[in-house]
Amino acid sequence: MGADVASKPRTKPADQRRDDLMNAAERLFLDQGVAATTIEQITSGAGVAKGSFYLHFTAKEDVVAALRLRFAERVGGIITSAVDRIATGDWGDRLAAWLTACAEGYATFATLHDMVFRDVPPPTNAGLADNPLIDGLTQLLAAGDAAGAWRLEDPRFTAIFLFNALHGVILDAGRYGGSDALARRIVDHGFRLVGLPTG
Amino acid sequence: MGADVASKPRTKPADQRRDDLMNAAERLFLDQGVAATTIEQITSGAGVAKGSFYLHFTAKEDVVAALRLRFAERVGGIITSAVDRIATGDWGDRLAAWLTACAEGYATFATLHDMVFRDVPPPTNAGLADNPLIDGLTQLLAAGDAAGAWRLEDPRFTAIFLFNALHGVILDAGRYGGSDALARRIVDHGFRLVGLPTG
Amino acid sequence: MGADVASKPRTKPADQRRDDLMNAAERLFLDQGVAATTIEQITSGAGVAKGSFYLHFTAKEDVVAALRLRFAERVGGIITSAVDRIATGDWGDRLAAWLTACAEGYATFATLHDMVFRDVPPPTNAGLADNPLIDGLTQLLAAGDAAGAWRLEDPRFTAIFLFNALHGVILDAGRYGGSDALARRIVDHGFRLVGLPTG
Amino acid sequence: MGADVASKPRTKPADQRRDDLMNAAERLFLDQGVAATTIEQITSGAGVAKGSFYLHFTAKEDVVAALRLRFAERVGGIITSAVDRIATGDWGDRLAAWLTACAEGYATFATLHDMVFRDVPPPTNAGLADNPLIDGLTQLLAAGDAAGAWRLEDPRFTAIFLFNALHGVILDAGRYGGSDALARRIVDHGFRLVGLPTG
DNA sequence: GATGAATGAGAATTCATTCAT
DNA sequence: CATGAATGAATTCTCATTCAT
Repeated sequence: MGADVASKPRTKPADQRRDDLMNAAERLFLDQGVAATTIEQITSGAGVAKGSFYLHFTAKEDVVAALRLRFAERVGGIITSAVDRIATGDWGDRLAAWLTACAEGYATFATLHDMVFRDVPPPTNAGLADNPLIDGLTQLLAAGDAAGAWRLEDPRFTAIFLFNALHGVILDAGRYGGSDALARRIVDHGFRLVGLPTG
Repeated sequence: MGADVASKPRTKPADQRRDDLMNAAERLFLDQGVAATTIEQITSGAGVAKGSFYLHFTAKEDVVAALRLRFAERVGGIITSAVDRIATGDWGDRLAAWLTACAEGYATFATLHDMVFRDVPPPTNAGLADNPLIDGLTQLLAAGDAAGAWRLEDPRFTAIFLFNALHGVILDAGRYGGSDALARRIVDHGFRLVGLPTG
Repeated sequence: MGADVASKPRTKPADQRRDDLMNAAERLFLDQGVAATTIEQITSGAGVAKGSFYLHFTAKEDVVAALRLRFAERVGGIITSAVDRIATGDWGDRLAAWLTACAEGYATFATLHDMVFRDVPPPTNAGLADNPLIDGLTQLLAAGDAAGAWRLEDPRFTAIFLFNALHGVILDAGRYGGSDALARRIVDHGFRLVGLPTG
Repeated sequence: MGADVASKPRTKPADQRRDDLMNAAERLFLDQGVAATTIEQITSGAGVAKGSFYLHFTAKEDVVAALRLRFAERVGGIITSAVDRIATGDWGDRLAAWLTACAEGYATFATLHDMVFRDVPPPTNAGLADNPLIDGLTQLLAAGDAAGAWRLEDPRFTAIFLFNALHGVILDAGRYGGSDALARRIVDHGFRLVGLPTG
């Protein structure tokens, strides 16, 4: 029929539909775990028909992967902009900024991260080591090492070490006052690790 | 009838059957993940009939829990005996022993641990914080603090931090020469964290 | 595409699918009993896939309940329209009409009734007393009593008595010539019970 | 070992074991229905091992049949002795005695009866017509008819009619004061049916 | 006789995926 | 693009029955 006036469009832009689905999936994964979430729950959570799922993803795994990517981009963005705000030479401040921003980003997305990075079937044994965030931290540590701000035998080892520690304490958070207190402790432990004087 | 030596008994002691099932499950979980493993695979792996599974476990979850427990007992045993070998006052040595033994224990069981501690449905958000091993490490750190061997604001926080770091680098291992090198690095980072002089 | 007359639609109206399933279930229940009938038999009898069963019912019990309801509606309809055809004052005729129509309705559906009303698990001990048909009969008997057509101490007792008697002889039918003869005997016994002169 | 003194005998007389099993089965059937009762529940209820069930019965059906028989014997006995107490010529009293005794017997065993007579798989469509009790009632009615105490076109029809009515109101009992009141009503309706003057 | 571990066929139910409309 | 009825493979779990001890 004509210009069907007051009805919201059946056909949303594909990107938005995809986002709706990812958001619904994210929420459900957090509540019930990946395995326990059905496609139908995702589609009905996104307000679309079951079949429409397959217009945007090929399988559940596919959403998980998309969520993983989106997560890394979000937290990565937060970290990058935080670190870039610090003058290039201030290695301690840069490290502190990295850790604080990462803690912040994780505080928001940590459980999701945990979910989509580990809950997926044949878990790639790599734990939390294959991770763009770790690459960033490794670079920072290596650069600081090169600049003489600290001395590390193997920056990547320390990055993995530190990142996993960070991840663990964040998941355990809640017990600690505010996220400020948490960030302070993380920075403190990070500084000890690289041998900077703590506050 | 006679001694009938060569016929394996249909009826094994319950404990042994249970172990057979757990071993089969462990192997399969490692290969395929928990979710992808079926009861039938477990029973046929253990050489028993499908129904026999339910004589020993109520559901797949149940095996996972049993595996978790067994893992904690095994690694816990290794750590305890290693630490107990050190004279009481040598806090640095005790910490080093703890970390080394834990790394060793994990090197043996790490992937399994990862599997059974995380792959299970509604993961309780607690990450690697609710863990008898962490309790042990917390006690050690607190005792060393009380004895003046180091000074820690919150031994539990440091324990979680350190434990997760350890766990992460172990999962990433392989990249590092021997497990000796790995253990040395872990001890080194652990000492930095508590403020002991590193080698 | 064209009119495509000869291709039966994959997608039938839900009501019709439900009916197909109920009909298949009814037939199978009659042949084998409720317990011995599997969902798969029902679906293949209805020409649908196993999973489709659960699109319309939640479990076998559910079909039984639906069948029960359908039965009551069918027989109830037959009785009501038969009784309503009789002038209000003719109590004997009304009772005769009720009994005859009920016998007729039962003759058609009796075994099914027996099946779905009793074969179901924890049978609520109530036997054939909790039954909309009995309620109708009770009302008729009470109304006739009030009008002085007969005198009954407790119309509900008599209704249960009469209904169960009716049910029993109908299930035993076959031995008696036509259903006419059966109906005549039932009416005769019914009249004796309420004290009306018999044929 | 020796004459193991204080332990109750492992080996009971077969009859008693059989009875134990039947009693346990009866109780469970009443509580949960025949289908929902497992062999294991029966054996553990009887205090014997699962395998021992098959020393006394060949299958669940077998217990049901045994229970059926036992029921008929018990109620039949009650009825026979009650009726035999009445002088041969008192047809009304004999009928009253039959109905009263049957009501009594049923009051004790009715639900069980309902269970074991109907809950069994391929239900023999015959409802409550193939039943030794009905045979007895038929004989009584026929004898009274022959003796001129009442006039019945088809004593068996009336027997089935009356028996089912009886069965139905007994299952519905509870609503009626004592079993005396129930028996009185049943006798009253029975007398009306055969044309005897009621109290 | 008695036991109870072991069996394995069988049933119910779920859910990812397809496809005609 | 969107829909959702239909599919059917796959999985879990139950339980009657057997049999070596």
